[in-house]
Amino acid sequence: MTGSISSNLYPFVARLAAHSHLSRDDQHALAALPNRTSQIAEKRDFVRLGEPVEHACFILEGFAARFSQNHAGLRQYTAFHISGDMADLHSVVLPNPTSGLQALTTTTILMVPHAALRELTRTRSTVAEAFWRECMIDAAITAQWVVNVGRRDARTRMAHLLCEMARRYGAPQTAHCTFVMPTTQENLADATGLTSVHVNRTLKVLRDEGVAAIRARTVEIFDWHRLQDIGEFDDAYLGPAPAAPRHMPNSLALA
Amino acid sequence: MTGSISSNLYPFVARLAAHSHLSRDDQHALAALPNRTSQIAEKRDFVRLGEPVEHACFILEGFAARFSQNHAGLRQYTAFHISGDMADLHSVVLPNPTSGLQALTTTTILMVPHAALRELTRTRSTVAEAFWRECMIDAAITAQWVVNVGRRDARTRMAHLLCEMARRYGAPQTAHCTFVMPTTQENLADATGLTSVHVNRTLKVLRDEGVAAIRARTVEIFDWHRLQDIGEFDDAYLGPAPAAPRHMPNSLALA
DNA sequence: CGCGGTGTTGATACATTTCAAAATTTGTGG
DNA sequence: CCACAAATTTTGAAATGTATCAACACCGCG
Repeated sequence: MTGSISSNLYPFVARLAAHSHLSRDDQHALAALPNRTSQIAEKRDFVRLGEPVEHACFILEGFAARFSQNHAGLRQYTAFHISGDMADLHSVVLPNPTSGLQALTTTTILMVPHAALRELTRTRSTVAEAFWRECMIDAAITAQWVVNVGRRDARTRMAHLLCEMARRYGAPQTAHCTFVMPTTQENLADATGLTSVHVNRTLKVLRDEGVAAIRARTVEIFDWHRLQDIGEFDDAYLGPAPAAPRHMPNSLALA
Repeated sequence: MTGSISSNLYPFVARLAAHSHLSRDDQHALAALPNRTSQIAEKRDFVRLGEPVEHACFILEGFAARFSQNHAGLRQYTAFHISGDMADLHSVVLPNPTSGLQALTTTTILMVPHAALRELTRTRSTVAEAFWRECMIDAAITAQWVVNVGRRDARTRMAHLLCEMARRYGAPQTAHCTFVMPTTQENLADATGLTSVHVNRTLKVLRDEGVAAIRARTVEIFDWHRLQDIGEFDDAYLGPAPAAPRHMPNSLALA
């Protein structure tokens, strides 16, 4: 691909460009951001409460969860983050974490210095706006999680979560689809505010109904329409679906 | 007050300045933002799903709630908003609402055109950053609501909510304190994911324990320390407490 | 004075939790 | 490639927190 740029930042530039208009110039400035990658072992927290950070963590590969916990030590996840998510972008404006970030599988993160990000936002208002917008989409998802946990029963909750993750993973929204999601039932419990035992029973119901099943870290949706129905799922809050999620868009290629 | 400026925007400039460093120049630019006020009647929705907006709504006076609803029509609030909150600031970057905004009492809002706000963020990166930061504090609160609804029992949930609102209202964090919060028990139910009947019983428990009571739209906290304890409340996520919440800070006075 | 919205209380039903044990899968070192 | 240990999933029975349904009390307000 003659003239195209290559950078660790690429998936994140693509993500931003999917939601905000960015000039080629903006995109190159983003792709040129200093960064280093880091491997996080399964189950390790890589952002901790009370430990201010000076770089933002993006998820290059793997699966992470944002979490808080109650006094009894029970965790409640407030977000799942997958490849391409700028999980920690908001730390640019709030460097003091109010929730932690944990790798649920071995995860490769990209660490980008706040200083460089802030320099970009200072000089490029369009980039600043794109960052802000990206964070607000995350916030919209969090708000949906409140609804999910607050006003839906276990079956509906699970269905909604599966729908959300299917959409975010870019799984084809066809009647039948499949995607890899490396969560344990305990992780799903911490995301839905249920116990892992009840997650198990709930999954069994969905499986027995022939709607969806999880086997070997793979979600298989047998009947997308019905799952969507059960989960009361409307994907509007997720923003526009990525057109070609895993490939380099033309806008980044230098003609 | 010779030389000081006066503007409907004032409380919001103060709020922003409490969390972000803004030059006097920035503050004046903010205060000069075009705006018009509007009275919203009790129970009216003033931001509705599927109706794109081109101005942001700030709460000048009154009480509002952000909400979504499940398929059965049950509402779940995802935020309460009080005087001084820029309830809708994020609409600048996401003009298509994914949740609604409802006035719970007669509420006076300030409507500020997106165009003007965007013009400010284009020319003043410090203001853009302040807006972004403000939105992220709201998002941190939403994340806490997920934890509240997901991993705490009714009594703990109510206690946490009362603590949060006390702090946000700027009620003195002394053993005994009082603040006006015009919510019905049904509103509290929609915020905590409980039924109004159970909210009633839960409040009775807190009352009988001598911890807190609500009478005539006034929250009375008898034992702040114990309420904080019960609610597992740590106010870090709310950002720095406003120093002198309801008065004009020196930084806005023109020497 | 009566009426609608709100708060209160009781009885019962039910979804989810808790506790416990067994089955299964996954990972690891020999 | 097997054997074993650890983690995860599965299932059952009993306990419990919250919802549901229903009636009544209260209060502000026209």
